[in-house]
Amino acid sequence: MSVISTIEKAVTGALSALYRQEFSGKDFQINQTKPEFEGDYTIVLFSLLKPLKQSPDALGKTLGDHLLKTYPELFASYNVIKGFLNLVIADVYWTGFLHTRYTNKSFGKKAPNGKKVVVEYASPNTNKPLHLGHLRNIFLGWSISEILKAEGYDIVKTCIANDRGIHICKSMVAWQLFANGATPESTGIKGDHFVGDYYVMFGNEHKRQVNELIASGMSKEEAEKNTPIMLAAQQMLVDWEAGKPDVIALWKTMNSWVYAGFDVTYKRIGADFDKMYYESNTYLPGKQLVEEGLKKGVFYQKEDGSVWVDLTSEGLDEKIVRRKDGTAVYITQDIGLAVEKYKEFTYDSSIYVVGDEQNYHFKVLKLICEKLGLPSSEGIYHLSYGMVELPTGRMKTREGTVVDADDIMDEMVAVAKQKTEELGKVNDFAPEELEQLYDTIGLGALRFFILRVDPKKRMIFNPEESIDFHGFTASFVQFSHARAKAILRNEAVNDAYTFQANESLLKLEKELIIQLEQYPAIIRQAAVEHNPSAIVNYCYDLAKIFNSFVTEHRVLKAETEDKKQLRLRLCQMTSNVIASGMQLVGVAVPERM
RNA sequence: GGACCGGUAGCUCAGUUGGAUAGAGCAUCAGCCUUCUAAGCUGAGGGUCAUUGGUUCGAAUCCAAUCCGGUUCACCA
Repeated sequence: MSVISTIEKAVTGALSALYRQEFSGKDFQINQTKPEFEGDYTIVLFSLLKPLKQSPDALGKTLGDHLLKTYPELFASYNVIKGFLNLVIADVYWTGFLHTRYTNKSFGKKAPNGKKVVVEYASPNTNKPLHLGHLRNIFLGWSISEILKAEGYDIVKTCIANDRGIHICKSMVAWQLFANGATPESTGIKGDHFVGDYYVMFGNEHKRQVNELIASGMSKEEAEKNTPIMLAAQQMLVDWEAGKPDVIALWKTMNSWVYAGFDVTYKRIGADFDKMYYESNTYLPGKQLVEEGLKKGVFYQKEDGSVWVDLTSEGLDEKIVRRKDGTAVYITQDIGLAVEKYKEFTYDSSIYVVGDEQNYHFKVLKLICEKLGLPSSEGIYHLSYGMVELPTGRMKTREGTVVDADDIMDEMVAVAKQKTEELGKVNDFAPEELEQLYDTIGLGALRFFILRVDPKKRMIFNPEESIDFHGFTASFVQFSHARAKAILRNEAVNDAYTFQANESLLKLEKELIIQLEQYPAIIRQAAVEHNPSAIVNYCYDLAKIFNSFVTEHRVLKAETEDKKQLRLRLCQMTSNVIASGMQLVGVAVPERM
């Protein structure tokens, strides 16, 4: 049980005994005591004054006395300032906590709860390589999966590939026109970049043809719809839907190049999926569901044959779910996918990691699923995240300011390498160990930098700050871990050691234990809020306290053997919790750096 | 125009079930390496928590209005 729950129980028990009135934890607040006052945790008394008809001082004193007398091994002393009852937790409570947890590498993680959560993330279009925005998505999706696992959920990671549509046709047309049969293999270009290049070529050629048409007297709007290359792409989409063999063959080939490229990137950043979905498959069951919904009266048909859902009573608009020509729109396939996922996994909850420009879309999707009577539609959750911007503003394909995922990773690792070589602390490492370390530091920094921001806020990615390895960074936390491990390499904890006396804890020792004790609550918070940044911030705070502690106090040359063993245990538990927490956000921690 | 999201130090970000004098990092300045990793530690300066009003013992946090920024309201995905 956490300290907070323990205190809460003690206080409600005390109030019951003292005043014959029953309270729950919701009736009063327990906060960590502000550093300028003496105490560890504070009961805020104001909300209790009226029901108990007490003055702050009287209640504080009565309650404090009672708590001290009843729970001597929990509370050491108290003071009352204004309406705040500051409680000093007994050192023996903290040391007891440390001694029973410091070897536990899964501290904070819960046992399986039997509930299943499907997490959909990454979900790229198959026409261009991944960029910074995809990285935020992937890091979030992967991390929230790990966090929910730690909370006891059974996780299924999925990915939907947007593999059909006009975007891929554009790349296909450009390839036919300009490639002369070139392939990723023949050019040595990574498949997703290779296909992306043709997508760009399409755009350039389209623009050139638009200008030609405008020069020949056509309006801009007309020209953009009528360039030969655009018409070719649209024709290709029609041919694709008709299943024309050579188009299908080319489509399969080019998609396979992209997937091969994605796989390399996924592997590098540790993204993995239990189940892949393809839009080219899910749009069919979606259309089927529209048909059923029409029969059930969930949807209605307009005169032109298009099918709609009326969400005006929910405060939204009418939304089309099938075109008048009978083809599927974007949401059609998402309805199909939601049901497919449920059929396959009978999930309790289904999380979609998708950018916040689709907030409306997911609101609609959830409502439609409810109306269709999909079980667990209540569990549909859009993990919405803000756009990643550069200090110069939004990334724009046209202006070439898009930060490519592979490029930024290369750069981070290169700087990690350079910085590590400058410091020269691991010159004895084997070449493979060094490569591994550069990845750990460079890719860790990238993940940490992106995940430290609350997902729902848009964030600014400053390349210079992201490769700064000082301050609030992954390197700082990794360094703290390596530092703890260095101490433990010199002398391991003596698990059999019997403490001679109950020595009192020094300020930083206690601060460290208090921070460690909060880890399970942080995991829970991160899970409830679907927010990995809670873990990142926590790990940083923990590392900060640890660094102060290690700088201030000797471990191996401690004043007494008791102190040495206590501090070794602190090093052990801190390194465990840092490793555990960083694992939840996908950042590896090195033994040395 | 409707809906939703955001506005906290020069910059990037924490902090909302309402609690004490609002916190970090970067940047700036001043100190600390014959001692377990200085990718570190200690200290200083830096704030009208967008604005105004309200709710109350108490508001960055809740409510209302206003201003600013973003997203969305497609037979695109």
